[in-house]
Amino acid sequence: MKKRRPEARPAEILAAALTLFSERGFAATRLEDVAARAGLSKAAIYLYFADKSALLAAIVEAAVQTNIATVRERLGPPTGPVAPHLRTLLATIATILRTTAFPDLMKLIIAESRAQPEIGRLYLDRVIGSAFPLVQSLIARGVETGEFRRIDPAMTVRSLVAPMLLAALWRSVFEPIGAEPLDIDALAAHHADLIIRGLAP
Amino acid sequence: MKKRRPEARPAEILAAALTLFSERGFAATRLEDVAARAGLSKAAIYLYFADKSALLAAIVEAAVQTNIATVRERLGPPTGPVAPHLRTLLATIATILRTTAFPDLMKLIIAESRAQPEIGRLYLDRVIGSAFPLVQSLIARGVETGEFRRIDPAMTVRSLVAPMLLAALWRSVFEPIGAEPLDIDALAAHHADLIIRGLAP
DNA sequence: GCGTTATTTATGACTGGTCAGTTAGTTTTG
DNA sequence: CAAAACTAACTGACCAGTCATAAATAACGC
Repeated sequence: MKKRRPEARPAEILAAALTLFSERGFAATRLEDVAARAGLSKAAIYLYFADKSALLAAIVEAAVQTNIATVRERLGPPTGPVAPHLRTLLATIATILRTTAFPDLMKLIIAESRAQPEIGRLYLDRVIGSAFPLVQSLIARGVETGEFRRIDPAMTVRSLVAPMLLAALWRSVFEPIGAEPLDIDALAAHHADLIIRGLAP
Repeated sequence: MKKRRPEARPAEILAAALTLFSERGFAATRLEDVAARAGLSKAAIYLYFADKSALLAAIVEAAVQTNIATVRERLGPPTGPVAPHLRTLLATIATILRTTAFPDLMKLIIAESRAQPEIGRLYLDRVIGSAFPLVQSLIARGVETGEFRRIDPAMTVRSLVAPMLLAALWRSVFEPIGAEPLDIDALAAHHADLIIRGLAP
């Protein structure tokens, strides 16, 4: 029954921590509860992680890595017209926001970035520093080929992805306190449409 | 020299609290430090506010009220073509985000909405519940007069304002940990342009 | 004006509860 | 039996909120 699987411990602890941090916030979550949920004692956590912050850092690290990989994979090689790529990008992000705990994680990052600057910097490096340039170069190619008018690609990236940030926070901040749900897929499709038309020469 | 001004106390305490909450987060701020910054003892705060949460609620209440008034005033009566109104809206929000502590406040609301649901609900009621419909009806009028194509006004509000949310969080979350500054006014202008072209029939 | 009392504004010291992180010792596994 | 995995119990620091008491100001009587 009770299989020992010590090498699975870190992942189990991380899963328990993500759930509780999301539900109650980082500061308000007791390590003892994380341990209980993972089927361990609090002291055991310290065999695998240096301290409470390391737990959060590991969660963010894992989630960011996984989801950037998903987006990269779904986007595929950047060939042909740019517009369909932009639609796919938003649709993929929308799916992630709808089906994973990523919105809660974003809320955590926003809330804790001052107290735990490494967490914020990790997101800054991986998401902003790696994904933004990728999209930016896509848009720049659209400008070069004449598919789009001559706009600033850097600003356009922000115009393009911002509603997905709004959607994430809607889900993690406002829905839990009683706001009516937002149709994230519809917003993604609507916004992609709007932007692509706005970019036409 | 030392003028007594007991009726100014609440405002002084609020100002001190906003500064410290913004800098270090709500949970991590000691009421004793708020008191010291306001030139009082901790116990004195309890003469004016019921508890720590009431402090946060009062800050949010005041900031939301002031800034919604600013936007309403700068927008003026909704007459003539809609497009200029949308440009003014984004430009006004951009100015607020650039010149006030509102971005820090938004970060606080996001961080504390689970622990202090009243705070989140206040923002939901006042900003989402009051400002969103206002903009939505503006866009709806544009659709009716034929100035815009037939899109969903509710979704378009979100497409329109989302980059201002991104800008606020850029300022309050990422700039403090070393991200390069974002030109919020430029983003507002760029985005207004993009959306208005995207809305053209 | 001027002393006396009432009221408002303020504080220092304390309490009770919380919880991250540690340690000394126990159980499990190979 | 040795090493690895684990835990109960403890410690030390922190801090929101309270309370008994003091200072400042206002109110009043004369």
